[in-house]
Amino acid sequence: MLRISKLTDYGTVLLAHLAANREAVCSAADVANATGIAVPTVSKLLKSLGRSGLVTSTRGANGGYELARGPGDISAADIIDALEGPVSITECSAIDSQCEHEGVCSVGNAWQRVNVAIRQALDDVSLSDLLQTNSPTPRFRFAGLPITVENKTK
Amino acid sequence: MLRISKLTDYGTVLLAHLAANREAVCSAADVANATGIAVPTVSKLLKSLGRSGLVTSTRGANGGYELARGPGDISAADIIDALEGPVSITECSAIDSQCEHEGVCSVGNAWQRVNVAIRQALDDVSLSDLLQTNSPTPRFRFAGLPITVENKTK
DNA sequence: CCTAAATAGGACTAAAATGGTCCCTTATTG
DNA sequence: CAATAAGGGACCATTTTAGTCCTATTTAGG
Repeated sequence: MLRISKLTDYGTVLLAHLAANREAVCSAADVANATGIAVPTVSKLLKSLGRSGLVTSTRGANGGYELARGPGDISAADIIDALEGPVSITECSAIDSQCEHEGVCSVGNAWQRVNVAIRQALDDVSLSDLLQTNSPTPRFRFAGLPITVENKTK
Repeated sequence: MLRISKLTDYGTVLLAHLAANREAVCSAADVANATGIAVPTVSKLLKSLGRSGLVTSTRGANGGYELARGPGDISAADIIDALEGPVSITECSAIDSQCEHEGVCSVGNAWQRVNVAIRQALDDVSLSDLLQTNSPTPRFRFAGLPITVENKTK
């Protein structure tokens, strides 16, 4: 619930690998090998990250990917923006949408406040933060964004 | 991206209606009529909200739904919890999951910090907050939780 | 120059989540 | 006992998500 997608999750892992190997240029195959994620998936993700400017790429033999800027300058918000895009915004909050329930809807834009707060939380966590807290809790290995881990039966 | 589902959105509208009519017991049909949302959908949502304890119900003729507690005591987090449940948490962050990438994953649990921050943001907004800010920006009628309205081409 | 190694871009498919409807049961009122 | 409502699911259509694959382009190096 209110979670990031699996691909975004993977994306973070890829970026983490690049961050840990800033000296070298890593090919998609390298990264796939190091992270255990399938090559086509890694490739697809790195392409997206490239388009969004989080990584730079060099084509041709010996080519590969590098972090475009320091891990401290890449926020969780950047990653989510890059991989999930502004695709499916609820109709009503999109700029030109005319909501069919207009006349009767009594919920205003206080959600916007929530948005800002969440946005800030995401801006405040950088890729370096994500790297530092490595192995304290062995079970929680992979990134995930459950709003709450468990609090309801179903 | 990082949005709440349409149904959760609707749920908020339903709760808003109940909050605005606390004197009366509202049937699902009433609420549907007032909000413009289809009856079966309203019914389904109110049932869920009932199971989660956000509304109380009375069966039989003249029955219906009421807010279980004051609008100030129902937070955005409550609503999301009620309607989206803890269903699809990323494997790695679920309690018993053993992540297949364990050995190589270098992303720790810093996401947890993000979670807490988001959680707080959601706890801080109550249903009454959602009600108060009614019609300042006529376009943004319906609730929605876009993390950012627009910031990327695709 | 020619070949191999890489990325770029996008088409395509399978699986899962979401949104929405409907039906049958149970409870309550008058 | 008839009408009104909620309770609990089953069910289906559509959309999203995850993942694979194919073809084109770019570059290094012998």
